[in-house]
Amino acid sequence: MNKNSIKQAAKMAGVSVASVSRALNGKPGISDATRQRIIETCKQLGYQPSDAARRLKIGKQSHIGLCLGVNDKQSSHYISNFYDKLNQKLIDKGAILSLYTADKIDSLIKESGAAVLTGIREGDSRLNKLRDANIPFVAVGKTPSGFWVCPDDESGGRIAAEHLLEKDRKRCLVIESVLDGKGTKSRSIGFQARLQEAGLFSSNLFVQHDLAIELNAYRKVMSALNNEGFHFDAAFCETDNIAYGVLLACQDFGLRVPEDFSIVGFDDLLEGAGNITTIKQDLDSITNAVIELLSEAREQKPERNIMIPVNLVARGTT
Amino acid sequence: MNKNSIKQAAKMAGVSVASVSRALNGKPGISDATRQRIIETCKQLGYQPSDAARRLKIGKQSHIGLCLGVNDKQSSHYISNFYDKLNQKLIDKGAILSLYTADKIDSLIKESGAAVLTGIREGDSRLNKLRDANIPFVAVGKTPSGFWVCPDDESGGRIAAEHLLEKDRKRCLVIESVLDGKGTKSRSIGFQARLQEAGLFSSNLFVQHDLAIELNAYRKVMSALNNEGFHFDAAFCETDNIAYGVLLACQDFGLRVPEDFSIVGFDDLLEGAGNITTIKQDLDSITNAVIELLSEAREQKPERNIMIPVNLVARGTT
DNA sequence: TCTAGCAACGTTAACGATTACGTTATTGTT
DNA sequence: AACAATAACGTAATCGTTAACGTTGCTAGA
Repeated sequence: MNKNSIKQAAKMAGVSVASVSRALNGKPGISDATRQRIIETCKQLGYQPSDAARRLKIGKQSHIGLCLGVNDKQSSHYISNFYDKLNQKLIDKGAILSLYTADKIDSLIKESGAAVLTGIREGDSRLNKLRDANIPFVAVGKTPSGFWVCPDDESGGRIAAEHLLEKDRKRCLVIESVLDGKGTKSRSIGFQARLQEAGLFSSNLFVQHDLAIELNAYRKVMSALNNEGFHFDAAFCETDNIAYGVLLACQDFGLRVPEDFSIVGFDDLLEGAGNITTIKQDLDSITNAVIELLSEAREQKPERNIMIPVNLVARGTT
Repeated sequence: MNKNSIKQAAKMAGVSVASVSRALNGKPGISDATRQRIIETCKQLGYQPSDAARRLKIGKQSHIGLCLGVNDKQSSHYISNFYDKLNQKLIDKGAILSLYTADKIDSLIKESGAAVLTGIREGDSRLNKLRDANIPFVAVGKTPSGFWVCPDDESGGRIAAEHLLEKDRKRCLVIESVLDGKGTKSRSIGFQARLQEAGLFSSNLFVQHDLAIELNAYRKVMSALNNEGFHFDAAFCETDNIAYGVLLACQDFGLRVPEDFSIVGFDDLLEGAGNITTIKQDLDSITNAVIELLSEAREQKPERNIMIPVNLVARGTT
């Protein structure tokens, strides 16, 4: 018998294991006096219940692994917000979320009963590994088969374009981040498709997505502004982080936003910073959908996928 | 009996539960033929073993919660690297790490058997909550009592100063991030203490640590450079992120680094970016120390703490 | 006074895996 | 042919909880 089992605690307090359980979990059926006494002896003993045993008994599924794509950084706002939201909702359901980078997929498989993937790429080896290991999972982003949920990036791009057209903008800069997944790329695709329909054309600017994408965007735009030939009146940015850098560059340069120049971002997760017009990805809907599909995947239900609509949040930069 | 129990799988395959366990875990004592057959039926059934039960039987401690301080963002390089390292080492030990923000401390207490805290502040309510709940924990950063490990920030600052003195720098800029914990503050304190001993004085610059600290640092330094009175020949930055912004500002301004201007960062976790001289915090040592103290805390051993030495990594910016 | 009702406990059967220990059947050795 | 050795399985105890179900003693109402 383990030193730190409930039995030890019970023996020490001179009660039964059931009473210890009742006392510790705040359940009825025990007097306040003994409850206090039990809690006290447990502290003294340094006893801490085994959550493995508890989980086993309770019957709750426990570990869910969140596996990031190779280009997803835990340090991105998007990922950390996503993790947070998902974690909170899973905790409420009695599960626990753990984070793994793409190269740790084998650890995830050993440790988890289900998985959520981000940053799917073509021929992503993680998919087959999970299938071989028979672990149910849902992907965030489109996959050829299996369960997935995906924000409607392309529509988001079109919505942004529509908005800028309404504002009568004629010459748009599209600022893309390289090294990102396909998801953000299709934002630009949607944007430019809509522009083209309107007979307008646009120009692309690429910023490196290593560390400090905001800074990269700032410098890129600043140097463009300093260029003689600058003649744009709006920018569509693939993420809010980029938009933030662009906004500051404009301000520092002396361009009036939104009078002279409009900026639209994407994601809506830079709270309170810059008051930027953006296309909102509702993380609540996304995480809810993920959780819903996750349980369907567990129950071997037929494969399904959910497209999450996005919407415009007009603010101070347009 | 749960639909997805090992019993079901055993019945389906026409073998005993022991055989299923052997087959799935690659243990000897079973023929290759039946092993394959069992694995096949398990897949078909969609059976996945309960890790709670496994953990209970194996006797491994399971959940450890990493609780970030109110000012720690998961999105910081430091935190994400720290999480990653710690997670990997704990996985090797059969434990699982989960992430919680400071306000989710109650969830952590419910779910975890032990905790690691970052971003401790004076009168941090998390400490008492954990003590009340009788959950062993170790803090990263000094606390009045209990187990803690802390990088020697102040010495790091002194080392940086020493290094710049050797390079014959006379007028140093100290770039601090506001809203950060005490830890980084003591870096500057150490740095300036050493400068003062050498009879030199320094000037402080403060950058907001919201989103995009690199960009903030860049703009702050750029505007300082554009100022007539700029007469500094070195900068000590509280983090590498700041140093990165400073470096780019210098480069964009046309200042030669390190000929005209030296830059020292802190942390050493911006791999490959900028080739910046820095004070290295050895995350390996830190995480090892955390894990060591964690098990001591579990075993109710006497409280102890570990100071982690830091060291200079001279690179291209000095 | 008797007993129904309830509070305050104790007993014990699960939860789903692992593994030590039996039990067979098969092979090889003499 | 007899027997030991081994491979291939099954049986059942066990991990530390929880909770359904007993048991006890006491109070209150008739």
